[in-house]
Amino acid sequence: MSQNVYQPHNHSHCVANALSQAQSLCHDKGARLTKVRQRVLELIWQSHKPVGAYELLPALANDGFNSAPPTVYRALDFLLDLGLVHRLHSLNAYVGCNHPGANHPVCFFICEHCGQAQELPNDKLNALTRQVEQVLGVQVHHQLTELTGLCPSCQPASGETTANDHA
Amino acid sequence: MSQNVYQPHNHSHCVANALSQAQSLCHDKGARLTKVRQRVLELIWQSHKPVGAYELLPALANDGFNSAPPTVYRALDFLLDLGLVHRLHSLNAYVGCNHPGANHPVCFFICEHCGQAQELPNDKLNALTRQVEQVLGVQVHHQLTELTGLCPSCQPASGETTANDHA
DNA sequence: CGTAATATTGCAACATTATAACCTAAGGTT
DNA sequence: AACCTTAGGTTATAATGTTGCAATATTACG
Ligand SMILES: [Zn+2]
Ligand SMILES: [Zn+2]
Ligand SMILES: [Zn+2]
Ligand SMILES: [Zn+2]
Repeated sequence: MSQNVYQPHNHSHCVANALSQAQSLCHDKGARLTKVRQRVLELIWQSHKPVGAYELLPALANDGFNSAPPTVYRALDFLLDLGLVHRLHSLNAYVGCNHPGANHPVCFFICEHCGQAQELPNDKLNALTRQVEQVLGVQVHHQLTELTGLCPSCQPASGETTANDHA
Repeated sequence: MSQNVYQPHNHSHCVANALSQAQSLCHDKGARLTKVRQRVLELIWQSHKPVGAYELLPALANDGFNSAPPTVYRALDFLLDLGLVHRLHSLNAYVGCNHPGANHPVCFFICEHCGQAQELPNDKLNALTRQVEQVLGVQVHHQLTELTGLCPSCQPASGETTANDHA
């Protein structure tokens, strides 16, 4: 469940799993996973690198869909509402959620070299939120945590091997 | 030191303190706090509500400065580099830092009703970062944490008094 | 089925936020 | 003064996101 996108893995499983979860979630909530919406979700899941809204337009046009900004933004809003994707504010980009359904607090790590983003369930995050609520006497409704740095594969290696060569 | 912007306070102290710290910091680093830069800093510190770059332009024009986007963005870049202001990504807006100088990790709480933002030193934040580094084997270089919700004054009151009436 | 209500999409224009490029002005150094 | 470096003025443009309305598809209901 707690996968690590920086390690070699069968990414087609990620995609298949995401689509499957999206379909059942939409069915449960009576939401319609239309062709445009499903295609946008697929495009976002092509990698773990967050993708900008305008990057999706050419691909949609190529698939015969309309390719004006509102098309993709509406699809993104739909997917965001259902928690199927997240928006990374530090990048203005969108990435698939690997455990959709819950309106869960989100913590992302983003590699500043390869660009891949990993979502983490993090118990420290809830501790942080509770602390802020206590110290300030506030009610926290939403939260946004994005950490940036170098993933294992992109750190200057102690040895000389390139970490992904044998993948 | 650990002030709370949601409580009544003498805000002119905030402004005076910010300007004083900015001047000494610039002196120490050999940076020039020019008139435009200082004015932008003052404008940002007019309240604890983060301000958008384009909101600053009319005020600058009113003061006889040039008021084209590059002017304000250059000033903001300068202030950001020195750590005198922070950028809130969830708002695309800028707010003064109450303890500039260090390249410190930042945690903000933003009231979604009154818009005021409070910067918090938070020990849980470092714990979170260390945990992420350990779990993923990554190196964290930057971090971004923004919590949104209701501040004490903006929460639906149990009583009926408006919290700021007597301020 | 036929029709009305609702949800989705196509389309055009526009709004907001940020940057690039190029030149001039100001401040510091010798 | 001559020179160099930094800062600011100006114009244009890029990148990201929204609004409004008409057209179409889907669902709900008699
Ligand atoms: Zn994958
Ligand atoms: Zn990487
Ligand atoms: Zn204040
Ligand atoms: Zn408030």
